[in-house]
This record gives sequence, structure tokens and C-alpha cells, in this order.
Amino acid sequence: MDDVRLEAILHALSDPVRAAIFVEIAGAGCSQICSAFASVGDRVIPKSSLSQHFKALREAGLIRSERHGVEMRNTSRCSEVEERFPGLIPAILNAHARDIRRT
Amino acid sequence: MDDVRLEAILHALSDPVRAAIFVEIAGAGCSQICSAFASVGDRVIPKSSLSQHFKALREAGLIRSERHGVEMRNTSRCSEVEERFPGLIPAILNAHARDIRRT
DNA sequence: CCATTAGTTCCGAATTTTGGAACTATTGAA
DNA sequence: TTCAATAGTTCCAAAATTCGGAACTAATGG
Repeated sequence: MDDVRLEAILHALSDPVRAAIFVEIAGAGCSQICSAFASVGDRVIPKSSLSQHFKALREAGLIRSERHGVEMRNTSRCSEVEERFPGLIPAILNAHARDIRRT
Repeated sequence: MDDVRLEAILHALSDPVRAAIFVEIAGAGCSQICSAFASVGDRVIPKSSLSQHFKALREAGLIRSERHGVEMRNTSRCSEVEERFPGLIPAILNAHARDIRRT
């Protein structure tokens, strides 16, 4: 968590698909598996792209992924990021909610 | 300001050069001219790239540029963005200050 | 009107992102 | 065990984006 960079966080969340995935994971009480995001809205996301998106979120320090059997369970690392960058994630999640959807 | 998108803001600020420029403009009491950022840190930024960076910040709604004679004066639009996405810019500026510099 | 300063535009090269195909890992059944 | 099915990852070439030098435009002050 020490080498989590703001740059990486902003870059990760500047992509609409990754933002949607993160918002969902951060909002959910329990972990979400990758394939739950095979489509975002009406857009279908290829498996390989999904995998890359999760990798980006992971490397940005925003989520943690653990294998459970055949699937990967993803949980947000909000509280850890909060310690490093207080208020950042809440502000972005709030902004995301206020952002007019038109993609 | 209505069609300012979170995505564009995060993308604009996910670049280290643009982030440095914005932090400087947002922090300065008065407007800053583009050529003031001909170099960021010890890195030299070509004019054409600088121009593109300013364009990105402008289109994201983060700054306003006005020509004054031969130069462009850039001012931040923090208060306007604040109305649209409360707390976002302060949180990012704060995070930027906490981010360990190693680029 | 010319020289100078400040930015923009153009456009090819470098970099990053995308997504299909093939691969790996785990499990549950036969 | 072996096989089929499910869930992700890796590879790599095509598509999209970014970078930066050269030429261009705009404004000012001799």
C-alpha cells in the first residue's frame, strides 16, 4: 500500500468500465467475481479485456483478488486507500454518482 | 460546466505533467502562463506537448485560458468544479500532496 | 513591416489499449 | 483417474492514443 500512487488510481478510475466495476465492488457488501462484469450496461466486455481491467485496479491498489475455487473474488481496499489518501475514494465515488451517465 | 465529465477530470489529472501544472495553477493566487511550464521538475516539455496538456485540462473543465497579448493566462476553475463535484478537487489536491514523488 | 515571443497544428513515430485465440487452473462428475 | 466445464490469464497483432519536431499563426514592440 506504500507504493500505491495517486497517478495509478486516477488512471484506473478514468476508464468507464473500470470505474463501473470499482463502484460496484466498493458498494457491494460482499466480494464480486470477475465474470459478474462480463457486461457493463449493455456493452459486452471480452474476457481478456476484463482481465486487464482487473489487473489495472489491482495494481492501482484499489482492489484485492483472491481465488476461491474456480473463481476470483474481488474486494475493494477502500479503507486502506483511505488511510493513504484520506477522502479521495469517497469524493470520487460521490462524483461518480453525480456524473450524468451518457456512455 | 454541465458537460464536464468525471472521466475527463480523472484522465486529465492521471498524467504527472498535467497534474503538476494543475496543482500549480490551482495553488497560485494569480493566473499562470503556459510557458511557465516549459519544464516540470527537471524534465523539459516540448511546446507541442505542453499545448496538448493545456488543451486536455481545458476540455476537462479544470482550467480556463485567456489570451492576454502574446501570452495565455490560465486560471483554475476549482470553484465551478466544486459545485458540480463537491470535494473532488480538494481530495485530489490533498492526495497529490501526500503522494510520494519519485518520477 | 520585420523580429520576437507564445501557442497551435500537422503528422509520423512511439506507446498503450483492445480483443480473439490459445492456454492454465480448479472442480465436479462419470 | 480422466474428462468436461467454468473462470481467468497470456499472447500478440490491430486499433487507438500520446509524444514531439517542424512548420504555422497570432500579437506586440521596435
